[in-house]
Amino acid sequence: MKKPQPVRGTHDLLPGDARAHAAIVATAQGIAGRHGYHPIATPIFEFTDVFARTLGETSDVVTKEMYSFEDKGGDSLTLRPEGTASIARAFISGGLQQDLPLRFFMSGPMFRRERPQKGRQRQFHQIDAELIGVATPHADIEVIALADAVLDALGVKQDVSLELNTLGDTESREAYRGVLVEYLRDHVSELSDDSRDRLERNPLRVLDSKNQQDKQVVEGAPKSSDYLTAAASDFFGAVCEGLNDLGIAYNINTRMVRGLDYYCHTAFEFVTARLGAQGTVLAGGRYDGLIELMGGPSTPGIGWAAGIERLAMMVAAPPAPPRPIALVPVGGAAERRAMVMARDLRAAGLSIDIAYSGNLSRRMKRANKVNARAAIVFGDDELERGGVSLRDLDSGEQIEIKQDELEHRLAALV
RNA sequence: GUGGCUGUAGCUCAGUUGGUUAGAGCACCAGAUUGUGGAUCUGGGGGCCGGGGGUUCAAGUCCCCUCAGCCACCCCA
Repeated sequence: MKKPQPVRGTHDLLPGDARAHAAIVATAQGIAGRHGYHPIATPIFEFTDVFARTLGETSDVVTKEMYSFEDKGGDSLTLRPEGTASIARAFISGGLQQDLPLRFFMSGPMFRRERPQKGRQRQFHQIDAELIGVATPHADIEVIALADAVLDALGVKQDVSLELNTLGDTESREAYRGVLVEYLRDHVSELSDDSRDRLERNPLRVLDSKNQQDKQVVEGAPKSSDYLTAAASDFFGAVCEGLNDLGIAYNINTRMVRGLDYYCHTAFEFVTARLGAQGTVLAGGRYDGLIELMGGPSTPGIGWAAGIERLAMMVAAPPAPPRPIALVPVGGAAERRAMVMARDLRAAGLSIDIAYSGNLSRRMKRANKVNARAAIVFGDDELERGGVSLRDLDSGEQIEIKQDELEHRLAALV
């Protein structure tokens, strides 16, 4: 029979990877908790509208990357491609507007049907933080500071840099978009095919094209910062000052734009050079219009998401599993006794490994293989005396102790 | 979706201009050691050479298709 394969772009988290992922989530959740961001979990699929209407009808995510299907009841459902729209929907569905401001932490799988590469799978995992209900720059500063703290706690801060930009308010965006499109149309013959397409669908995207020709055109393009309203400009200034106060370094990158329609004002990305073309490790921004767009009360929001697979590739070493204590019974009576002993020691908080087969030598080898801290060896001799042999597997020292001393002795070892 | 590179044991890889029964290291299993692990030695199990088709007396090797991974683009976390 042919070896079964996972679906393209998906992969199993085998124990080493699973541990690394869990550790990243646990670290992030701990930091988020200190900032007042507490867990929320939304369904993995939603009505297609939740994403189609909010991410932008022309965005790549909506037009070609969503896993959408018709439910047996006739509804169009979609596996979530990102978390923010789901959380906004949950906020509205749950009638949470009276509890503002709200801070949420979420983690879980997301789905986008892209061509797989390293750091880019069709099912991938994100951690996500959202702050809903704070309209002032405090929110932007807090959310970025949280991101910074999480990356620091994961030990990857020295490998990333923060790119910062403002998309302005609606008025600023409309004004800038107008002059940009006008400029680009004048230079359309110099643009790449991709950018001509972008010009129709999402003109701001031309700004961060990697094509050399496009870059030259962009050099001479009008700058978004010149078209900000006074209010939008002041808002961004306050965000920058707040980051300065916290000593968080950033580069203002006026060519950085967002792929999803609902963003406004502050946009930010933590990027790295260590992951090839998938340089974005954590990204987010403000989405003041999103909740109203979805039919909820006009409510500001800001948040970010980070790819766990990408973080995992940067985190130095996955944490080692705890070292167990190995039980090594000799003989049938001892084997039966081992099950009871294991339950009691586990109940006392110890990690216990038992090999169910093999002679003493084999079981000792297994103890070594699972990196046990110590082995408890016992057969008829010891049991008659009410004792066990306790062998320190690091030093090789072995002593016989009373069974009722075990818990105490082992606690001192691990 | 576009272009390119690569698929040989669980892992990392050899495999000559096409030529007997496809190899190594590590890992795994067992024995040397029937109450003592790591080291050593000995032996063993493991491969539709990614899959399918073609050329040939003969294909791991050449050609085509396909699947998957990787790299870049696109896009994005």
